[in-house]
Amino acid sequence: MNIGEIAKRAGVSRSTVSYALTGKRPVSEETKRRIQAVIDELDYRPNASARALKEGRTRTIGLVIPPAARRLTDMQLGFVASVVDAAARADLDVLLSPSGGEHDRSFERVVTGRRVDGVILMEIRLDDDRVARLSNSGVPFVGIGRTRRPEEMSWVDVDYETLIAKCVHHLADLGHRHLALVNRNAELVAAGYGPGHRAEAGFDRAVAERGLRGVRVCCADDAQAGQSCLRRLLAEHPELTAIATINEAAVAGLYRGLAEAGLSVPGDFSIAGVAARHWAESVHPPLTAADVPADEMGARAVELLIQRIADPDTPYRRLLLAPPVSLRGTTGPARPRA
Amino acid sequence: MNIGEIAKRAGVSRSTVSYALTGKRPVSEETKRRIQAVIDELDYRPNASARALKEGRTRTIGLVIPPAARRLTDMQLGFVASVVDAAARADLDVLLSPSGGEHDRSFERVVTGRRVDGVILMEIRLDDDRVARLSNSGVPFVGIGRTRRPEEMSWVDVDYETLIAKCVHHLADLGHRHLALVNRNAELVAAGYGPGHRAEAGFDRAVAERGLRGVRVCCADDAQAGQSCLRRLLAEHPELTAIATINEAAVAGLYRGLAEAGLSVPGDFSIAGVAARHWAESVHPPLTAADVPADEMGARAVELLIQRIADPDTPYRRLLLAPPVSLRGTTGPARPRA
DNA sequence: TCGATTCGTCGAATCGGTTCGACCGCAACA
DNA sequence: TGTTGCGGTCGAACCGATTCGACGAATCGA
Repeated sequence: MNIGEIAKRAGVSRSTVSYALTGKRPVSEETKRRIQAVIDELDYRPNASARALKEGRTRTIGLVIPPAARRLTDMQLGFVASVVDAAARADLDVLLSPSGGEHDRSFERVVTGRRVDGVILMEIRLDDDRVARLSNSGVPFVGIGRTRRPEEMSWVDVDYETLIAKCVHHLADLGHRHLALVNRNAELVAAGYGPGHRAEAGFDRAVAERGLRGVRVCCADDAQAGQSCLRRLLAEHPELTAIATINEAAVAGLYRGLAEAGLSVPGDFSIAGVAARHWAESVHPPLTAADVPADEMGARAVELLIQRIADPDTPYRRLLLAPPVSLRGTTGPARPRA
Repeated sequence: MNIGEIAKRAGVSRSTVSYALTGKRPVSEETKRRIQAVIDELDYRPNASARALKEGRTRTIGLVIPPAARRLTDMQLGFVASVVDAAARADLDVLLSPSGGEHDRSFERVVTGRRVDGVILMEIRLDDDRVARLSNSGVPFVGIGRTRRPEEMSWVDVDYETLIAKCVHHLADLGHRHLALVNRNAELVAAGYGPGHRAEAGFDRAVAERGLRGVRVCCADDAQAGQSCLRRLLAEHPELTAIATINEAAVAGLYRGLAEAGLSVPGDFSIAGVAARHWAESVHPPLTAADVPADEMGARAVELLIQRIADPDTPYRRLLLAPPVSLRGTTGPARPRA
């Protein structure tokens, strides 16, 4: 059942059916009624590929997520959910591409061949081939995250550098002198994952400004790794009294490790982090953290993308978020250990 | 840059370019070389819409997930990840549709208009309009979950009824006489969510068989709800000594509530559940649970779907999983309370 | 040496929509 | 009364691929 069949049964031409459907030219009420009757009877829906071919757009956006093997963090899940949601509200479909490197077939498929009108790119590295690939293939795109050259694209990002610095200052204000930064997993950071590097920069800067002693470690993104990471930290740095972290997934393990060591939070030890707001609230104990509005960020990214699709020549737009640190009780005055 | 442009520059006809690309007819080495050179130079990729239009298939599958507003459970995240992963391996793209009811625009868009070659449907209710919608629109589909009439479609599902019964028997073997079932959120169950109802059935059956006292409650899918749910249970049923649950997201709250009440696990109170394997292992303490291989299930669903797409007339295939209960230390001998 | 195959290529039809130009009839207007 | 404009409709071109039938040249077997 194609448009020709509908036209035949309604006794009109194919173009008239098309105009009746799109409303791009006037069609008499009577004719519309007849056409609609046939459409309802046959449960006709225009073929999306044919329409996309002629119109030159697919009403679909691509969402490039981390490879499926890696578990999404809660924050990333928030991004995905809000992107999907915002896209649905704008009557756009979302095509998923789980991809890390550039030579990923899925990425190539989605980006090339006009499969999508635009792309949202997650988990961007400081130097990310995919950005160049998108740039010179001319596909409109928006990053959730940014590269080393943030002026060359549109993006929405969290200001990890500032936020981790804020956490450090907050802890310093409470009297902590020996802090650790618990980063995301080592491979990711080694690959040039932006938030990882920016968090380190912010940590180093704040530690230097306040004349503190700071140690930085990477930690796999799960609770067990968090627990063993904490064990190691306590063993190797007995003077530590606080942790700043961007690794949501490890926090439960950090808590566990502290409990195991007989240290109470925040009595004996403090933790502050950067995390998705609703997650920081729901974990136990609720984490003192810079609350990233993950749910809004995806929607913002979709907005920016829609704009770029509509007019690819507008200047790039950027949105750098640095939400305040919400005190939830995992940080307190320093109490020397050992 | 379309196939005509390539043909012109390579000095051949459009059909020859097509044959060179698809290999469906022989093309001389020399010609192939020339064509490839032009393609590389212009970075040409065939237009996916045009190909889809002509071929009658899109090389894309639809994945219908719960509405974005609702947070995915860990198990569901496992389904999604493995579907996406398996699809990528089969060179299929995944189009996401966050939808609950039938009259969802996103669902309609994805299902109709030949946007996808097939659909994987998640979070199926016992009576689910979407199944009928898919059936009589002729789109091949596979459920992760099943309706009241499981013989009318292909699916992969977890045998919640049997598994919860196993949990109850396990607890009964340990001497527990008063048990509670902690179900998923009430709206979902009220809407006819299959696992919720099947878990109740299995619970009732096993409780009856063993002559136990059982109480069933629904609980929102988050830790806080789990905690308050547990408070209520302890208050209203002081004789309770064990819980069986299918609500992963509430478990952390159950743990918290027990700790709050001064009850140790498994010394004073036992918990057993049905949960994604890797989650049950990573939570603390690791949960004694029937280990659902979420990561495999998505891949299986994709396999079944690919088969149905290739040959829509094959008989339906079903896969009902009832993994054994792994003992991880949250269940122990009953010790009477109060 | 002739007919049958096979190889390599081309032109044209096709998939199912959208859109442009043209046309007819009728009302409004000068 | 002739002109203009607009509502409503049609036919044809077009988007960019795939695929079928045909055809010339080379190869092969009889």
